[in-house]
Amino acid sequence: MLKYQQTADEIERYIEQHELKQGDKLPILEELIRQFAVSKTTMTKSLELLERKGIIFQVRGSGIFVRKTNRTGYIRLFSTQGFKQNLVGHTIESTVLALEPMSATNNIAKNLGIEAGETVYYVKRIRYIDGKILCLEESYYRQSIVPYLNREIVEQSIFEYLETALQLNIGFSDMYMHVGKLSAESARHLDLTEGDPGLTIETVFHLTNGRPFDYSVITYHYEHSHFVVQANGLYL
Amino acid sequence: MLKYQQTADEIERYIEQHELKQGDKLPILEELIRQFAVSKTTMTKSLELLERKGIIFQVRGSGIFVRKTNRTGYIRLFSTQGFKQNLVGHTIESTVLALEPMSATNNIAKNLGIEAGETVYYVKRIRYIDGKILCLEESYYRQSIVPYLNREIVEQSIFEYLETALQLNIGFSDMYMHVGKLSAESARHLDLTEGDPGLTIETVFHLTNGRPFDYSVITYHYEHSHFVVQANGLYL
DNA sequence: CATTTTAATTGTACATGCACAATTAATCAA
DNA sequence: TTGATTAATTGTGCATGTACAATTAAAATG
Repeated sequence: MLKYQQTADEIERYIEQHELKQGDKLPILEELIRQFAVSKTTMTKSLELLERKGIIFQVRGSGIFVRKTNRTGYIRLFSTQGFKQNLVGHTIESTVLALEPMSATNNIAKNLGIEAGETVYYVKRIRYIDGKILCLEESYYRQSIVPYLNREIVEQSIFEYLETALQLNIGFSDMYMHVGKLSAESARHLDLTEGDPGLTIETVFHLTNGRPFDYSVITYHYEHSHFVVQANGLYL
Repeated sequence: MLKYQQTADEIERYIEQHELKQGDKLPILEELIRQFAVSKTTMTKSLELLERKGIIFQVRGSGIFVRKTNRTGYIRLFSTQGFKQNLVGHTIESTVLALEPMSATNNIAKNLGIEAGETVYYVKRIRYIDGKILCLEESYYRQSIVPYLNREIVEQSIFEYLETALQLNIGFSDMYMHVGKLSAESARHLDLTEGDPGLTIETVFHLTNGRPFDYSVITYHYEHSHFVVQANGLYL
């Protein structure tokens, strides 16, 4: 593990152990450098990481402060950490509705930047959070990159399998969001009524080398999904 | 303007001028350093910025590549740039429905981390994108931080006014999203029907020094709002 | 005592340098 | 020609150092 990640984790633990609240001040940069025995570069990178995670904010000339949201029960949409760390205290379960190889349609091919007809793994799941229906997910994995999937893997975390077992390095993703009315089929799976609201997020996942390997379409249950995003630069 | 931001802009222009496409390779780091005549640190920071903006991705041992989304007409939800740069080619207009000082309710106070009863500016607007209704916005600005607002300012970009005229430094924000059914009143403003889907985003904006100054509740028109997010670390 | 000015504090920008990891290209072996 | 090994390429991690900007606290001023 990299030193600056390690250090960031340690600082995070420091915040927990000292029970620091929103707005509380951390030791000054120099002191942190001494305390954690790293160089300025490393400490700066650690702090930058924590800032992107929404855990601290830095004010030049003033200090480094703890940042916390005052709401609980919200799912982090774009966390630097994954689904799991994200949802400590929550139980995620999945029911597999489909798992089979198929030939990529035009739409799938376009999103994955491949030729139509190439083989992809089709995975359809319902995901539950604390026993309640969270979302309906349909994913398409390029078989040339993800050669094998089985029911056991798909019932757990697919991405964990990809990272640990297949040693794939997941890089970045493009997400497209819109809100609409549920189709009869989606509504049935989500235990809702046709025409009810639904948030749909289409995501194209890429490896660190830029190759797209997964196109997924997720429709969230509007009553059970509340999201939080901690943004840093501007926004809308 | 900072050197690394300047350099990032120049590289962005370089990409445009050379008409580089998704996946195209940029000159190698050393070459970029020579070409733009900056140090390695600066160039690295510039590239990191561009990476966070979703404009490039870097692959160790391989090179630096252009990253582009293949969809148009989507609004960037969390861009490092603001609303304006974000929406080049689009026209944003606003109709002001309300603009008045008021006493903070419990909910507003809680979100802004202030005492109930403190004076806030209440702004209610409908915002249009290319002539179509985009969203209904209700914002509450702390008067102690934003002492003055008028109709002219509010019809344009409030944030631009805050940054340029008031010299406020906008830092980070916490956004809470959920999907629901429109109330009769919201539906009326959005020219939709009660019970139609709506994406609601509550945002608490902070200055760089960590002080919250604006709590806003925006409900988007589900037919006219499609969002794109370019994420980097993990996600869900 | 209120206000301005100055000084101390504290994080950020930028430069240089060394070591190293991941990828890719070149070489070699069979 | 294929597959393995080696070497070259290329970005990242980490350390050190100087200068500086924003904030805050202290001192000076009226």
